[in-house]
Amino acid sequence: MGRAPCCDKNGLKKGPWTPEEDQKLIDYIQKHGCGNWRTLPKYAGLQRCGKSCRLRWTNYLRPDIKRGGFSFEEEETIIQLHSILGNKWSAIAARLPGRTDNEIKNYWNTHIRKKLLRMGIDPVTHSPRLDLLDLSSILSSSDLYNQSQMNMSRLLGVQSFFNPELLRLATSLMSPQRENQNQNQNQNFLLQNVEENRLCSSQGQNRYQPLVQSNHLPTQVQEIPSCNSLNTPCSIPFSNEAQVMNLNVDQCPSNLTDLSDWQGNAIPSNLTEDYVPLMPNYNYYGSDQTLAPSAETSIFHSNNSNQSFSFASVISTRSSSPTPLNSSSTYINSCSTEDERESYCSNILKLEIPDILEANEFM
DNA sequence: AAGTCTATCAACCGCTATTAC
DNA sequence: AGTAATAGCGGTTGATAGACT
Repeated sequence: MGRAPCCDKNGLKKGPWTPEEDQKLIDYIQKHGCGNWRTLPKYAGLQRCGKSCRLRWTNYLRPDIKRGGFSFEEEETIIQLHSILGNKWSAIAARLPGRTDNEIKNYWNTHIRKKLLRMGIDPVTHSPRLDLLDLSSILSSSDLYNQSQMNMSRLLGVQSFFNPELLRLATSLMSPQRENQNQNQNQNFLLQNVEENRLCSSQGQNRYQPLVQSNHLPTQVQEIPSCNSLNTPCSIPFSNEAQVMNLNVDQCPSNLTDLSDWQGNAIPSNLTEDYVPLMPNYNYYGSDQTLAPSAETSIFHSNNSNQSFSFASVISTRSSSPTPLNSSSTYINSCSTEDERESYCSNILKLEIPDILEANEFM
């Protein structure tokens, strides 16, 4: 025999809370605390179920709730954490004092998600959207080809934002001079990444589908293990040069302000063998300060080989540091409104897609 | 001014893990 | 140990306000 039922659902009020109900709930919790949600409505004189009371309190009435718009730092923190945690809103909220999981979830769905889509970033994988890039079949069969190639080159100009390997592959796929063998291999590689993306997404956990950060196209596609947990991020086919390695953070290039050498010229040879390129830390805002994948953040595993992932290292980044989030932002403070922010972002990300492609259809 | 569309967000629903009995 | 309630979580809905035609 278990517990008695929490409440009689008949006759309980639903819908928006009135100020009187709010006051009753606040008064009761201030006096007695919120120990037992089951009995709370009865003693507080509310015709609500305990679950509704709990939700109202935790999402709205709690005194430490921070109201108002999200700061840039909060937004960036949400994006970073989401890229690691996926839709674990409560875990994300735990890193944002005063914000509730519901609020963050709503903000993600109504603002950030759309913004990332406009920027050509898949909000689920945080990678460039493959559906935008996989235009080769359309373009190569038309006289738009030359124009598209030019635009792909421009896309490649923003490779600090977008995964350079993916863009390179996309361009490669569009090249009429490519050798058949390379073509097949590249397509295999790309298709497997697409498939892996689907696989990860379909598992309901936002598992990263990182792409090899190397100038070398994969010459050998290795078997792809399934991705089944947060701690075992989707593996990917690696080139011979970019084997799975464990990157000791101390061994990272000291100067991360210019990653072109490090990122573009394969991985330093002095790295140990556990490196998994979890995800590039794309700089969504284009700030110089975050241009490079941070050695402190998510692309690196802990040096401790027993840990497949170090959350401590992730959440200790500057932008997600416990310092007050309402402190003045160092990123794009000059943009005070969301429109300004988006304008700023779109200036950074001038993706030129031929008008005839009706890019809106992909958005 | 009226009707329609769109964005927002509080609240609910359904599920799972945990806990009390 | 088994059962059922509770707490908490993520997904979804629907009321509302504001923008647009």
